[in-house]
Amino acid sequence: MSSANQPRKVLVTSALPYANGSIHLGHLVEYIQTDIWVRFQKMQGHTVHYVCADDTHGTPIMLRAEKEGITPEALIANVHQEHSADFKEFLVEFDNYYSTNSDENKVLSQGIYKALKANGKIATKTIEQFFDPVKNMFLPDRFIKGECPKCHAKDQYGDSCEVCGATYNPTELINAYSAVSGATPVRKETEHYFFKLSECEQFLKDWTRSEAIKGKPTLQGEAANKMGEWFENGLNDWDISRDAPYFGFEIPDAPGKYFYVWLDAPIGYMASFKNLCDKQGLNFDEYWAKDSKTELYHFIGKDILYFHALFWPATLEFSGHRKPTQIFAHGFLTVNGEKMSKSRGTFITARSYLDHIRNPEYLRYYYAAKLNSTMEDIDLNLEDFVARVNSDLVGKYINIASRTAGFINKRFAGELKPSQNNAILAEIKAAATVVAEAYAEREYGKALREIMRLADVANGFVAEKAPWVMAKQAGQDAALQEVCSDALELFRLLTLYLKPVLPKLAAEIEQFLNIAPLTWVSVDASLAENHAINAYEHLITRIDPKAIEAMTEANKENLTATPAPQPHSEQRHAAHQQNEVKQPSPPASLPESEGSYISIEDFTKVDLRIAKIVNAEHVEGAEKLLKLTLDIGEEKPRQVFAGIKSAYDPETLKGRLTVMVANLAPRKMKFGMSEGMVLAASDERGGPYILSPDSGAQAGMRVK
RNA sequence: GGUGAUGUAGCUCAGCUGGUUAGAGCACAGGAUUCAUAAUCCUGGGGUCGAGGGUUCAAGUCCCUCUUUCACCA
Repeated sequence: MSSANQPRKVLVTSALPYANGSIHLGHLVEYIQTDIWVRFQKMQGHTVHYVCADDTHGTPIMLRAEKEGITPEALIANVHQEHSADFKEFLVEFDNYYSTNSDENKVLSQGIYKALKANGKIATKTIEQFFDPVKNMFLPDRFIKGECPKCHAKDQYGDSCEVCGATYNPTELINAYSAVSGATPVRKETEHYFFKLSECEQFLKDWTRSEAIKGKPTLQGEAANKMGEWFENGLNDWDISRDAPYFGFEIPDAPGKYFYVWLDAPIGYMASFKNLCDKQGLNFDEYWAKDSKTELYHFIGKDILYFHALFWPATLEFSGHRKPTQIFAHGFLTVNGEKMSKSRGTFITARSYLDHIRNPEYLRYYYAAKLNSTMEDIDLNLEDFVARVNSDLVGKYINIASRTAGFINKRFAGELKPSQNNAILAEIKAAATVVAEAYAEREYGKALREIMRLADVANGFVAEKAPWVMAKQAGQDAALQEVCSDALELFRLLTLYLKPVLPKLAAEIEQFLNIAPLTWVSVDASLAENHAINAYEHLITRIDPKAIEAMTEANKENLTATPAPQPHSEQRHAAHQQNEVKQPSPPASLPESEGSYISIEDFTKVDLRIAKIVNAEHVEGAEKLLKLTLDIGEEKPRQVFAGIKSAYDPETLKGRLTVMVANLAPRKMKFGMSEGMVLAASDERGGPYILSPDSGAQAGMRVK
């Protein structure tokens, strides 16, 4: 992987962010990861096109626009502007940033659909779905709420219960209602279009285990394992249509039927590139035809692997297109070791970061230092972030120029006189291969560790030569000039290595060193004798930890003013799932209308008792449950399974008093009968926390 | 519940196909230095590598069980 290789033609994508929210630090992991890779490949001299777009279709966009009283087109135009500005400031340099709501995408989506149909891969099936008779629309699962059929928790979504974790069909909900209008949904038959994924199974089995390039698997090992999981149950056909009203593209020859957003979203990669081709006179087919010799890489979050490693290659294969060369999935971002959270102030938007920290390259550097080629989550530890940036970038790297440039400028009018033979220089030059390989393999952490090790070597070199001593001795001018020139040459190389990560700083340093933009072949060049540099101006400053504090403080939201984010919605990446958007109604808020109150009679129906935990033990084979034996003053203690294993060690529970629902209908569970329920508090901030009565309470006392 | 990952010094992370007394950066302690917007250099303390079994001459590295954290479930 060196500059000597044949120039390649490469098309790279990042997942499409949904046009229904701001870019946040979680999104940026992916865009920064991709951008670094693209910049590196471009520095290698390859032809690289990096395209992306806003993902604009689907029910959530339609409903949000309606709520804001604007057209969906106006909504997505606003968001497009905001997203573009954010990416630009974070130095994410797309060659084209487009929209899935484009003519190109419409033509391509319909064309691909027709090709699939001609290939016999499209079928229709009549399915039954919930329908909102007031809004006159079919409801996606996430827009239906009701009582959980398993645990009877109220106001649960149509696909799963967040109280007991059960998954089910929306048709199983009790007293279902539409989250859009509040009306009672009716079941209604409708004809849907399906992509016959079941027929693609063998193709996908082969493809997911294939090698794109010799020795390089199409999917990461973990990803391929994950895919294997789906094959075990057999693939079902994929429902690709939605009924009007829907914001999207109409299906050809099927009035009132629209493509499901996930069909046209990945085609948006093609559409964005098509748009670029038209602007720059590139050959679209060279990149997308079945026999294309070019390379295609998709960077995605691990959550949307399913769409990119199954639906997408099948769609491409059976519509007569090339498949992706490789798919690179990355993990999620946690902040200070936990999921991003609005209440902790760690749900940080791109804009908020810029307002407080200002320098986007600090984040790029930190992410790069953490990134590797696996799907592991990466953690943004804010304290570590400050320490790392300050120490690595300011203390080690920039310091090399800062401590030597002064001598050159003041004593030698900026003119350099490098040595002929410097062992340190040779070592740092030789590292180019290792660093390049690490970048190419997306092992950025490895690359930066190596670069920082070299920065240490460079600082050691300066310390050993002690130019400040030479400066005070007569007759040492030549030696002084040589040492400082060499140090700046080391600095030039380090800058080159860091350029994919820190492009703006590198440009400023090119200006300072008075050299042409660095590319990978510049490794073999060097600062020539008598070359004059410009005056050194301090290029970067340390992060003030107070700025971090101010940022998290500013991001802490008043939880009563805004709905708390759903546990899983925060990190959802880039493209999205239909059910991602959970904003329509604030969950877990206090009842506001009279109708939501219950009477005292209702409450007294619940028999709450003080219970003594006489025994607690793990349940073999259960991940979440503990088996509790509870004394509530009855002859025989109750056996209750409680989902609190994650928070409690059974030993510490023995002997404690807590509160249980004594008259809950006994329920047969996989592990035995559960004769009641223990109360515990939890939400996205943590839990579960079981309740404890004040001292004096005795087992069996009624709670009322 | 199923599946895929994950758990190494206070913090953030390296440790390739098993092989010398387990590494780095930050933080901490001591020393040096003063060119550099308190940066740099040298030295040092600190880990039963999540727990328990097993395979092996040899395991952080392979196998099993349990446990932690994360993700996905069309």
